[in-house]
Amino acid sequence: MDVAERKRLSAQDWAAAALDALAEGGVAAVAVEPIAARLGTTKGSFYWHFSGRDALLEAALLRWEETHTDEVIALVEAEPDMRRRLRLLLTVALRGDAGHPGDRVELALQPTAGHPLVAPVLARVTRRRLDYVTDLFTALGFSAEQARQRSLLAYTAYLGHTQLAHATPDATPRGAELPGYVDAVIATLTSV
Amino acid sequence: MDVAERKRLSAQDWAAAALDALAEGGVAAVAVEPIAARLGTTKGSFYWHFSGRDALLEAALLRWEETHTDEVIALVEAEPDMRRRLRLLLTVALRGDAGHPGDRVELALQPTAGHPLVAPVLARVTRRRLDYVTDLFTALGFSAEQARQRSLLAYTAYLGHTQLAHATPDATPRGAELPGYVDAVIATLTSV
DNA sequence: CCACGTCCATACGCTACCGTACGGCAAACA
DNA sequence: TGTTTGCCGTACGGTAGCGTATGGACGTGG
Repeated sequence: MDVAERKRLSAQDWAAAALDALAEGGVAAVAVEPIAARLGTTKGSFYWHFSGRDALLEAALLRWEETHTDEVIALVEAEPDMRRRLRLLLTVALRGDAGHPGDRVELALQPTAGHPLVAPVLARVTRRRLDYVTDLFTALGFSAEQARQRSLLAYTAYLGHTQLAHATPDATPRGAELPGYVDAVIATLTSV
Repeated sequence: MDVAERKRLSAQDWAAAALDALAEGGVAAVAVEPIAARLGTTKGSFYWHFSGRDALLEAALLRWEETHTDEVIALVEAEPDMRRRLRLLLTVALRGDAGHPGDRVELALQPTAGHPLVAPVLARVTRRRLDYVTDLFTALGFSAEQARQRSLLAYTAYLGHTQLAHATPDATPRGAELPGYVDAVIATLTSV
């Protein structure tokens, strides 16, 4: 891509490239030499900025945790009406992998969810998202248990939708079909 | 495990071991030498039964496709009442990773969903399951569009649930909580 | 202008895995 | 019992990635 770029690199550049690789090929793709090749540099640069491969993976994971969840929540918080906020959230969430490539990260982390570096990050992100959606259902007037159950259903549906959109895109509604599906999901999730 | 077993191996044995490895460590874990070590044999055996690593991966994938989807569908078909059949299906599906270790395979395939050997299998399995659940909702009296939307919601929720149960088990209802959650999900998914 | 610190390139050894070549053992068969 | 065939062990070369060592380029302050 940026072959013309011949300037020096920072640890941030490496972390960003690592996150890209993570999203595309999973934890195994966070490999020093291939990323170095893609950055147009060599391992010599990497081992100056990082202690080793694990440090790079950790940096990529933290970068993902900081950016993706907070970004979406902040975007949705701009909508004051709760019903419309839920609709906005689901629209963004179910838009599929087109929205942010970071959705793929979630999937890429699954096979190595038990990894000592991956597990805590995944747990924190999950807890944060799930709590947020639960609060949203509570604000819509549902009881604590109802809110918990429905938010769990909503969040698992989001996770599965991302998975499905990635694996077999034909099976998921896209483009013009999406608003209708979002409406149907909202109607089902908020039905008394 | 079966260190005492010193008999000869078949291609089936290799495929089964490969499927185990696939479920645990993803496509990358379908490696000849580690599996050989776990089987208490060597590569010499493997390259007699298979042409190469891709053939082993393919065999494992076909084994997964043949057994897992059909098994569950056959189990559920034994229940004649449609509502109870849905309940049985969801109970089996949401039971988490404890039920069949094959649930993990789904997740393990995600990072490499685009792999030429993985993609077609994944597409067939998805199509088959989704069609089955759609038929189920149709039999419950929903319109074609409603059945499609609700089955999609149900199936994505299943996928996400498996994902969640694997990544952060604390976030999903287990054991005594499960029946209540299944009831709530059914109530939501079948609400008019 | 020179010296020093920052950043990177190159070369090296190490490990894991793939695939091949080939020799050996053991059961089936004559 | 001898031989053939099916199955496996072992040894080898090749590749990819990790981590280290070391020298060089380049800017910056003295």
